[in-house]
Amino acid sequence: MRLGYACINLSIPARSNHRCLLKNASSGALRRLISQNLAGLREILEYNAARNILLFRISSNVIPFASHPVNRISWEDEFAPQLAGLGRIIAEFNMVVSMHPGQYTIINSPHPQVVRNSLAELDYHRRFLDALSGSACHKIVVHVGGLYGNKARAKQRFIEQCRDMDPGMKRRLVIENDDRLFTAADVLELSHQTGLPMVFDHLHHLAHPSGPERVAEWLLRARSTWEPSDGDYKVHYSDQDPQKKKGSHAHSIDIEKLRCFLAELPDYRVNIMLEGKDKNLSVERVMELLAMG
DNA sequence: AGGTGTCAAGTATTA
DNA sequence: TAATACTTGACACCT
Repeated sequence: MRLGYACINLSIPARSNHRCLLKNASSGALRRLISQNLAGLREILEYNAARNILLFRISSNVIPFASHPVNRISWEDEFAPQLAGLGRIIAEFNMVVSMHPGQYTIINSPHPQVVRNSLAELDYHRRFLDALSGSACHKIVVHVGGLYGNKARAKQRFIEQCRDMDPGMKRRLVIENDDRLFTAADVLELSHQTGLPMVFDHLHHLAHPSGPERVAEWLLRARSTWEPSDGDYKVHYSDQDPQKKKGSHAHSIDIEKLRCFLAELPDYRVNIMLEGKDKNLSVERVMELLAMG
């Protein structure tokens, strides 16, 4: 079982998500940011390795404006040594990394330009992960997208986009249930129709449940969508923030609630992304309590 | 040095 | 029809 966190380490000053405003995005500024971000990412992965934290989500900002025409840097060539160095760390410790594009990446949009931009953004994520490792266990996690007043048609557009997708892209994609529009049942159905594995997000499922099935049943179904080449199945886990509205991530992870969740898992060959706001702090505390350190 | 408004992009919801 | 939340930190600019 791997436990991991998203994008930011709160224990060291290193960061891999430095960016700039579009108006300041000169080639020089972008090169400096990329260099700084790759160095920061290396420090974070080394920190993780030293603590046996083998799962990490890489910030989409690691290459700023990567899918925007303002960024004309051939970063795969210019930073090939740094990227290869990151890849060696990942391989040496058998780490799994992932990426999660932002809210503007919507491949089921009825607007062709939105889809084109989204595919360009996905292609950037694919190229970044490909630069680190050829293994298909490093995934890009996406949501289904928007509803546009007709869920059946929205799903159909998602399926069509996946059908037309390059196999090199498709092997990196996984779909996750969200907290408002597409439930675990929706995503499972789309997983069967597209061949994309499913990430089960526990908090989103509680915020927007589907059907009478127990969580254990959804976990079993989600696991069944992962092929051996995809690596261990992945779930997202966090607690509800009691102060805020439904679906908001709590500050940290409650160990007793987590133990209950773990008991629902069909098996422990699993990658669990802990999405608490205190990032690696909760991961380290939980690993200590579960005697995983 | 510290405080605050702003930031590439889309969609759904509300006012 | 227009504003705003989403989720959130980092930057840019101001004092």
